[in-house]
Amino acid sequence: MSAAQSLDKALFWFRRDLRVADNAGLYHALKSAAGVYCVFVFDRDILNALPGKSDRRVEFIHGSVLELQKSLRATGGDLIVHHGRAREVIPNLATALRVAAVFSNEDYEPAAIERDRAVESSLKKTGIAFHAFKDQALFAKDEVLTQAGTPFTVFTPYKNACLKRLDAFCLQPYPTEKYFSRLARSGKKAPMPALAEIGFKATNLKALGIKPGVNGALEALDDFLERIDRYREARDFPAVRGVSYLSVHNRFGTVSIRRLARLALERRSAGADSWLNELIWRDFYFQILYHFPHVTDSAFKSKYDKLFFKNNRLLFSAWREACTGYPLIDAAMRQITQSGFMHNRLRMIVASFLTKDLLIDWRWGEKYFADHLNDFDLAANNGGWQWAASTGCDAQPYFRIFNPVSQSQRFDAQGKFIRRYLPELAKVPDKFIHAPWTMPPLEQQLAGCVIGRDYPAPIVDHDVARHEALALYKSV
DNA sequence: TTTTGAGTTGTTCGA
DNA sequence: GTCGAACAACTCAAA
Repeated sequence: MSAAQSLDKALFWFRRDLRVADNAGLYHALKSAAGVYCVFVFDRDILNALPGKSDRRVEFIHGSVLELQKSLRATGGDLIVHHGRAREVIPNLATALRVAAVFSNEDYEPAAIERDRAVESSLKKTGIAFHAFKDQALFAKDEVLTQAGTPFTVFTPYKNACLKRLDAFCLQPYPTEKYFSRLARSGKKAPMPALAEIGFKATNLKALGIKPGVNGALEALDDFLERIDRYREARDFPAVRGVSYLSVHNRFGTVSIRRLARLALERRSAGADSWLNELIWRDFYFQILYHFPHVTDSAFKSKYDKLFFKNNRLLFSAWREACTGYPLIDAAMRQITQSGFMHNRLRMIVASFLTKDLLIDWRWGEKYFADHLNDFDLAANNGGWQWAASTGCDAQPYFRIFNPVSQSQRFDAQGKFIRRYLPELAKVPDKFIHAPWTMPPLEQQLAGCVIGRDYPAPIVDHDVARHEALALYKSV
């Protein structure tokens, strides 16, 4: 787009970028048009595909959109909110408002790319342009390539190439506030639909202390900045507040990724560097999904599509329902079910357990996470699962199999996290908390936790399962 | 074109 | 109890 204002009216379409400040697409819209309408669509195509009618993510989005609308109104603008199919709503609205162009931010998921192409071609028929900008990633598409001009498929060289290019200049915020006077109101009074009107019920989101919107993000960020220098040491312990808890805000764009990277770069501490690394992992998987969209349903390394998983449905139910008999696994699975969050260390441990101990297809686990994680992001979730299953780009070697007991001893030594989610193990001595089936019968009675009655016996023997997994992976 | 060094997060075994 | 090697080669990315 030219820097000079050239359009009369434009429409900005919010998607996973639910903020006004430092929003790339909104900035470009404001800069190019005399008046900018804003819209958000509760997209039936997306909502109908969700697993249920009580979904923390919908409530999070709803709260964030409500706040977004308030802040746009405070500047003299407004937010039009629709409930319908975005691929119909957007072209219809753009025509009705007589805008010259629709602006938005890029989304790299295959389904989103397809939707945007459809919207763009509908708009084209009435002579309306469609523009999308990079906003959710630090670098995207072909910005960071190897010297041979190919996409990176190994993290470390990708990270090094990113770090060479990352600086305060490329992370400068887009100053949307300079152009707030160009925000326009459509004149039509269409009230924001309530959660129930879009077909969803309230969840326990509030009780969990998860606050949506830019204000929720700022609060989480302030809290994390007090802890960021200890991130490297604290991040692996699920019982400790060691991680940022910003993933859900990154998912829905209630905070700017450029701002986060800027803060991390300027901090110059080991903790901040280590966290920046995680932000680059997020970019890395966006980039993998964009260049290799086959990963959504196949192994990145095609030979691993030949893995013959056992896919025992009873074992899968036990994993989902937190009845594996391995306390750390079960506590982690209760955490995701009850809160929609799971600590990153635990995501790796339960993924390793599902694929390498239960010999269940990583796609089953990926789908369960997709249905339950508040911060679910296709690229990161798929990348994480393929990493754990050793089927991905830059995957862990297949013989690296997590031992659910030793991981528990290392990262939850006193069983603090375990006891938080498994009250039935409250009185089990620390010595047995990681493998309660090794408790002598008398101890079981004393702890009020009889194995097989109060807590399940392990559904698989890790040592046996490990050898089976090694044999299976070796066969391909 | 060939060579070289390296690759998120681990576990087990045996000396 | 501690420590190093094996696990398995393979492929990526840069020189």
